[in-house]
Amino acid sequence: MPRVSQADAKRRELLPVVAGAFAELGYRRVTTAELAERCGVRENILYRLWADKKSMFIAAIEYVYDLSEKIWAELFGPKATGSSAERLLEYESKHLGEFGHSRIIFAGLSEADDPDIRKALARMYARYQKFVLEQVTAHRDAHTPAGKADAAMAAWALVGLGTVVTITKELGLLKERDRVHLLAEMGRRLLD
Amino acid sequence: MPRVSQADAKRRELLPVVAGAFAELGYRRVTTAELAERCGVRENILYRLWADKKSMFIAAIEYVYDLSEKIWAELFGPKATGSSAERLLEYESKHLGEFGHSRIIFAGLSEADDPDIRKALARMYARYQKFVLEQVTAHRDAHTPAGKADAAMAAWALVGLGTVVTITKELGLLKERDRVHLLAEMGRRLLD
DNA sequence: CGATAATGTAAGTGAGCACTTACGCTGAGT
DNA sequence: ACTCAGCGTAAGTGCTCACTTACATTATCG
Repeated sequence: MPRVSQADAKRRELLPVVAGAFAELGYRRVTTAELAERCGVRENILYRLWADKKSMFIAAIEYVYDLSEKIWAELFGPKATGSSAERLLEYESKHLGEFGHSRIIFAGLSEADDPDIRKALARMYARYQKFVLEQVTAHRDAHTPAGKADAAMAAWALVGLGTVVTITKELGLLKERDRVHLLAEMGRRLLD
Repeated sequence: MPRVSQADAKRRELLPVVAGAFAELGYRRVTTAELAERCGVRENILYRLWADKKSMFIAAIEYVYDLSEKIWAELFGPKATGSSAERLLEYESKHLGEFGHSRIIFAGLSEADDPDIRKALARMYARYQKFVLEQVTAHRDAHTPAGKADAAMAAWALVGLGTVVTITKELGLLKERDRVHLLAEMGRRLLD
């Protein structure tokens, strides 16, 4: 048996670059040639790692979400000041959009009639809301308990708040200061 | 002088069809051939009405926003029950996304590094927030007055709420019932 | 009528792009 | 040292798409 495959390692190595390209440019604007160049390999190498461009995009979606979740997980580790939800708000107000999380959603949404992309996108968005929901309920148990349904609604509204803040950033509609303020003030109102 | 140009009339006639295509499919997925077919004309006719595909898209953005605004204007006409903001919430909870308003934003956002498209998009989004803001302040003057800055923040948060509801609809993440509930409940919380 | 510009039809054109093929090199197992 | 799969390079291939060109027809004015 000659040589063992390094495909998995290579995939892990290139995925951040691929995800970066999609988050930056969107699906259609990213060409496979562009991907190959950014990765420093030829196109057919990408095609040995993934079946087609769509698979690369879906892998990127998952990668981006895993990454944000990992970062969040650190935030809610052992050392805690204030409730988790409060820290999430504070963190997001500072770093929103940095990892292309929302950007890749918009890219996907305009391809939303492709069933595979839809599925990947929906899974990611639902996971996002679920994560926020956990923080909301944790926060409320500690402070002001409320209905379960209401917590879920609040979580969705918070996701929406994050989304609009990202859009205003993307389009240059609000200053950094105002964005932070918006997320903090309205976030608190929704949280309680 | 032979024959007077009908170009303006033709533009007005075709714009709804063009906008519909973009709202449905996004920018990249719409081909000029597709546009021509939907409009029942040849491609070069479209090119006599607009300089290029980008101009068609920008015209569509403006058209879609004008349309929603017109519909809203009717809502806030002479006959009034409850505050305008309350009616806006109720209306949006039922008809959200129907006119492709949000869909076209997502399409544009993934093309957001084209400066012309950015500008058109930013103008539209800012107008949207301004409109919501007017409703919020009108509502608050009548009920519970609050700071100006806070009203602006609340307006942005409401825009975000609308956006997340559209996304959940687009991705099939919430049932109709829940979406209406989300918009109504959280909308009210942000409004006051 | 006859000149002229608007309107329409039909057939390109050339560039970009997703994806493929052909082939040479490398290095672990026997 | 020979084999054979993994890995890499280079050059296509065929298709789609934004945009154009050439030319026929029509309507309005003097």
